Amino acid sequence: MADAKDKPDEPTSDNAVPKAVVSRLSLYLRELQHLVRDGHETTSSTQLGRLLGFTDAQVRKDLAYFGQFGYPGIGYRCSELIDAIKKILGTNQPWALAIVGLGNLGRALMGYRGFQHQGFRIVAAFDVDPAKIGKSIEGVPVHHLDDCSRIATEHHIRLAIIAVPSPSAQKVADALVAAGIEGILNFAPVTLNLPKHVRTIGVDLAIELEQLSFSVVNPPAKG
Amino acid sequence: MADAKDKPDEPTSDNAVPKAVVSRLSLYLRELQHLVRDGHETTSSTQLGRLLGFTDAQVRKDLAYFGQFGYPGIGYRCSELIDAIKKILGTNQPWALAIVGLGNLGRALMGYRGFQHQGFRIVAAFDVDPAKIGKSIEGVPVHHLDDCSRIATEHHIRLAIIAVPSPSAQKVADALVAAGIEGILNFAPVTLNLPKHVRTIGVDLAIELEQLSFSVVNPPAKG
DNA sequence: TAGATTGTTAATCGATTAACAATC
DNA sequence: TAGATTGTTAATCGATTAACAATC
Repeated sequence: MADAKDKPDEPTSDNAVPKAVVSRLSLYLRELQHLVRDGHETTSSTQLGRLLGFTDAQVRKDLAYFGQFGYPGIGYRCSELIDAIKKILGTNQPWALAIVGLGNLGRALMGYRGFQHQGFRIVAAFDVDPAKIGKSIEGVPVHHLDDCSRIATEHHIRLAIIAVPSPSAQKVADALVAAGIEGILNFAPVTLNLPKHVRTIGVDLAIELEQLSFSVVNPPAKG
Repeated sequence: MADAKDKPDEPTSDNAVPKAVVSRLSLYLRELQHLVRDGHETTSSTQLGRLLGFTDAQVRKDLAYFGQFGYPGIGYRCSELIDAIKKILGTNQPWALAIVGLGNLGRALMGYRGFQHQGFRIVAAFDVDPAKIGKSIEGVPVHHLDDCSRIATEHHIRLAIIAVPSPSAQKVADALVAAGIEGILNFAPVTLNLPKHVRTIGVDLAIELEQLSFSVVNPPAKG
């Protein structure tokens, strides 16, 4: 492996970062934002780990994948680390989002403040219901799905949320891919079939409850 | 079927099943339900794996944690495996659920059909807004959070969903714990501090988008 | 029988933790 | 200086994959 000395800031080429590490990065970011809000200037791997139930070693190891952000003897400056993690996650710049499907869940997501707060802005909504098209929801215009290619281009939309019923999800995904969308957050409880260059994350709310059910019925041996 | 030699049907004592295995179990269940819907009587580890992007070995290994469900040379009978997985997950019996927080997201979750379909029924809703208390949403009565102990006992509610703003989430969790709730699905973007005997799963919607952002900005080396 | 597929063991691979020199 | 804490290496632990005898 080539870049022995050079710590790569951005894991280019074959520098595979485990998915688990990236998901913890988001949790670190969230805690750091809370720490700043509570007036903390600095923190440490021990403190971050304790807040999240991880070991201090894991916190340091996770961050080490991306560079050196701390000060030996001191710890991490919260706001510095926040900026660094945002840069890694790609949320240092705002993202324009589309959402497809304006049922109960879709409309709730359009009003969700947490997206805006982390740099995600829904700028276009799509549906196929004539009663909804042309209207505005939460200040966002509703278009027919057929127009998604044009609108996505116009607004430089790269990410989309699917919140349609399962039977339509694959068709919608195909349309989004054709529109050049690069990442899909899918709330329909189906596995989407997508070209390799399109990223997807599925959120199945019933599955989350199933996992909770299991952990209640099968509590860990100790605890 | 009898649990062959001593294959534990339920991993009691220190028989720790990896969390990753359990989450794949839910995915197997979902695909199996689709296969049955599409008229398939049987399936195989190869087919299930292909549908989900896993190896066949992994599918068999995952199931082997819980017993023997297949037939050499044949595969798995879909409906049999569905029943087995439901039993493992604890969703062979219906669960009564409470939800706290009736903002946009909370109300959307109350109307979410996928819960019912997997055996989860929201039977009580809680809020602190006097304008909502006493009303009914989606046929479910809305109570003041202060009454959650009584209602939870009356309806044998063991699981709850938190869909309140972040600043209230910990207080709400404390109330639910006091009410004897055993598992919490938390949509507030905060880490809850809970006694060890209470299970929790956090769903942070902004974090899901952050993960998507990362994977779009840092696509895997090959793909 | 030949072909298919399981359950399981052994081998590989990857991720977490412990330990510690370097640093402030 | 003594105390705190990092980044990193080595050791441990756990999870995935490959291989194959057993089975239908």
